[in-house]
Amino acid sequence: MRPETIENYLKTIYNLSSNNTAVVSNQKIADRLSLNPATVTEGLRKLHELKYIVYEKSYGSRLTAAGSKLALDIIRRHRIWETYLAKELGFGWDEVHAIAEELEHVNNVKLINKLAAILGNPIYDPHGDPIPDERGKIQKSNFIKLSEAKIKWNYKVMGVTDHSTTFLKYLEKHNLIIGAGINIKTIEDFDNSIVLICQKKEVNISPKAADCIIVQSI
Amino acid sequence: MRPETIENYLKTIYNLSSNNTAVVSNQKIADRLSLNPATVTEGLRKLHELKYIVYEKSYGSRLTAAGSKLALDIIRRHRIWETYLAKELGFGWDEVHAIAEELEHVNNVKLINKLAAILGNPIYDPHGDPIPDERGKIQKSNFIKLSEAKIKWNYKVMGVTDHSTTFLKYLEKHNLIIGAGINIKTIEDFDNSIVLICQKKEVNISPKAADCIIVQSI
DNA sequence: ATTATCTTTTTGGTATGCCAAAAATAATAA
DNA sequence: TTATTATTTTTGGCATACCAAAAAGATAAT
Repeated sequence: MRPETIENYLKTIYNLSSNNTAVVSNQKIADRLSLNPATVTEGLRKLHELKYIVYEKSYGSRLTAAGSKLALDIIRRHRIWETYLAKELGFGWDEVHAIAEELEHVNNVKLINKLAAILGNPIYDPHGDPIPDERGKIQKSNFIKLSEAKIKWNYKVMGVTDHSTTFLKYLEKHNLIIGAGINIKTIEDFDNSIVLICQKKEVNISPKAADCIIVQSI
Repeated sequence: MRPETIENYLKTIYNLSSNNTAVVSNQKIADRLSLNPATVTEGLRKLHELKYIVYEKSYGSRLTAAGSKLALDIIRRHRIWETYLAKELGFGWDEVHAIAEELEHVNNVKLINKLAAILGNPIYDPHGDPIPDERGKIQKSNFIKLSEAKIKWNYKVMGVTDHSTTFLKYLEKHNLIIGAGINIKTIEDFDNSIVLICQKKEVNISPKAADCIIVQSI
């Protein structure tokens, strides 16, 4: 298998298994990678042979230690590049993902560590996602989804779980940028939509959007 | 054809045809890309169909206008990255080529132009090779090979035509870095080796090495 | 001019990564 | 439980990028 193919599978499996605990279904992988299910079955069989995943037929896949290590490495590269593009090269929050998607496959430890050093070895990327260190360690955090936030409490926007351009543009429009402080005003009984105060403006967030926004209690 | 494959062929043809004037033989392409001659024949046929080259059987290839444009674009990306790696990220002159070889395939105009802008839109890279601008224009120069230099004259080291690590390390050892001023002391009648003064030290350069060093009269 | 050599092309074959459609296997609902 | 639906797997096929060995074509040497 080509390194790029391996990397795309492992990264996807890691991201879909949330913290590498759950087993991932073939269909979700196929959807995420825009591949035919038949292709995914084949790919997973090969990754199993390469001992990057444990793949049980008609059940699902999970990463082995080796697969996890590789997945965390590619995620590190991706998030370092995103951060570098945004902070050092002036790219917008909504632009960096697509470019990082290509740059992440350039595998040069010295390069990534150099970029990380310039950035001050950050632990979170511009989307609020944690950046694994060189050994694959991830900073554990007490982040929750905005949809789980409590009324009257104060939070800080820490990240998103949907990286689509439309969503990121939507957030920017409402000033919900990373680091922004927010206060939960009300939660509608009717549809669970959230009314919050952000930079002195009242913003109404749908439950669907709130489910994609990561916040931290402050 | 995969974009990367196309790019590697066109870049190689451009580099081997020196200023895009000469016709390039299949064997030279095969050697440069470490490919079987059979593979090259096949590749060139496809590039001809795609109208990137004019390929005449058992004769050779040359780039079309479209091929030239693409070749210059990939060369621009390569040289901008080399310069950025060396000047902004602190990589050594001998390290940048290999990394740029991978980064060059990330095709994002905004990214390359941003890097170029940070570098002050340079016209030459750390190897002394000219960097095409966004439209593919290359700065023409009055550079000559060190092997063609005249006795007693003063020159400035502008680049190299051999990018191997061994050669670059050899140059660094003799302080023959880009921009260094040199004075030709003598040229040995016996073997044409050149004795020059560089940073107050006398250095002896073999004809083979002198043939790979580009200088400009000052 | 004829051999010898080198280069290019053709031929037949491999591995990878993909898909569509059919078959097998779960999962869910009635 | 049985039928329906959804998921997964198998099968057969295609395109790309490669190679080794044989055949054809060009170049050089005697």
